[in-house]
Amino acid sequence: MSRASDRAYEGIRGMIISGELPAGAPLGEEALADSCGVSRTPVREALRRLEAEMLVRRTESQRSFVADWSLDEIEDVFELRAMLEGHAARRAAERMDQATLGKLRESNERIGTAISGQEPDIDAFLEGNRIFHSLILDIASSPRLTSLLGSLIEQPVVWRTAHHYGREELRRSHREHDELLAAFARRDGGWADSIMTGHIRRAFHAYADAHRGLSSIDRTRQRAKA
Amino acid sequence: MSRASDRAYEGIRGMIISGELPAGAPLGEEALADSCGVSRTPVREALRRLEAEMLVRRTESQRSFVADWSLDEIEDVFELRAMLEGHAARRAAERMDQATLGKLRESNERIGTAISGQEPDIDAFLEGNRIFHSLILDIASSPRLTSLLGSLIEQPVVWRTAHHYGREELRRSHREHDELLAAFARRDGGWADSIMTGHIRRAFHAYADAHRGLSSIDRTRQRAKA
DNA sequence: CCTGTGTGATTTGTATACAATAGACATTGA
DNA sequence: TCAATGTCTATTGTATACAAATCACACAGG
Repeated sequence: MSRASDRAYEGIRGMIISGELPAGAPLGEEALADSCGVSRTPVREALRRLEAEMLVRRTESQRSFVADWSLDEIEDVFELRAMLEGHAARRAAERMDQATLGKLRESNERIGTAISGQEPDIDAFLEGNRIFHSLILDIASSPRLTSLLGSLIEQPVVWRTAHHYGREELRRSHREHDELLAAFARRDGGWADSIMTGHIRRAFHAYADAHRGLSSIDRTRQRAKA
Repeated sequence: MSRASDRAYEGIRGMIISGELPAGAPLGEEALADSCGVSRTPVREALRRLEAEMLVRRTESQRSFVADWSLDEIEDVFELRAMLEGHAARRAAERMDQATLGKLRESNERIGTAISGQEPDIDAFLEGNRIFHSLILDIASSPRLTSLLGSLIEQPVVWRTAHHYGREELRRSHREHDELLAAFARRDGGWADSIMTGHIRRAFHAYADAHRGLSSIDRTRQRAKA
């Protein structure tokens, strides 16, 4: 974390995820270097990493831009996530132990608390979700799978729209986690796979619905910036 | 191809795949720069790309080495490939057209020719295989899936041991491709998925068997280099 | 004999200068 | 007016110098 290339990576990534740099924004190396307080060399390295994670795109003439995702591409990502996380859940169920099961239960209880109040705490919900899924990934014990999913999860566009989830979606997500826990407790890999796959696919449709409602706003906003 | 960073990438990658740089060999930036005729800057970029493809590993102190794979890790990779290529085959079947089907048939005929002679032409077999699978990936029309598989296929260790495949494995691979063609012709995604998944899983066991037979030789060879 | 420590050599991280290349824009000619 | 072309600017690619970190090994102390 102390290295300049990490600062550049965190900085640029943060600006993309927060929306400070909107989709399609040009990413000049010099400008980024200034804004991160480092030289171009670590910025270049950060850009390559972000490109590998598909948060950044490069034209054939090597200019970098904030990646801009079509709904088709996003569906594509969710489809793959559904498959891979389903697989992770299957492996996790087969390898489940009491300690991890306890931590998963605890994590989902925190999610329950976060969404039970009058005004749901979305950030706490997202953080709990992150922990829940990463516990599963850990016990699935497949570094390669972890690495593949790493390039698919944490889509900024998804993160941002999670704030538009309704109470219903949040509650349903929490219930699906509970069902997953039941499958884990019984070490039933096939069951866990099915629930997780459905969980992710449902998340896509929740996203798509929210996005369609937002799309006209987004387009206006983008025109205003251009 | 004309850029120095590409020369460095191709050069280092070639040395790893050919075995000139064996698994575990240290990859000093200066030495690589000299051997590729470029400066350290493009070498660094090439190393990061190769690290993302998991052909190169870095210690926590940032020193790079040629990745060395345990059998468990290789099984892990094959398991994921089986799932992802199965998925690709399913999508390909659903989107199949006559032109692609023709190219796939032609490609598998070339594979048949390559292995029908007295002495099978392994390089032609591998090249035909590569084309066959990449045609499927193309028509599957999922850039993200292509990118995920890109980081799993082309394991040097697999490439090298393909030369130890027996006539039986080569013939069986050819037949399985034919069955895949039948599934494609009928646009039966589920069937295509099953065949492809089995095809890859079988390939793993062929590899594992060959590897176990070879392991003592490999270890001797590695000791000789050290 | 083993362990811990310090020093020198090696290696990587970063900044910067310069070269090459792509993009923008204006000028010129039809 | 439109198109082609040349120049000028902005951006990326590469090399290199220097700083920081790490490793290897010798040496002292227990």
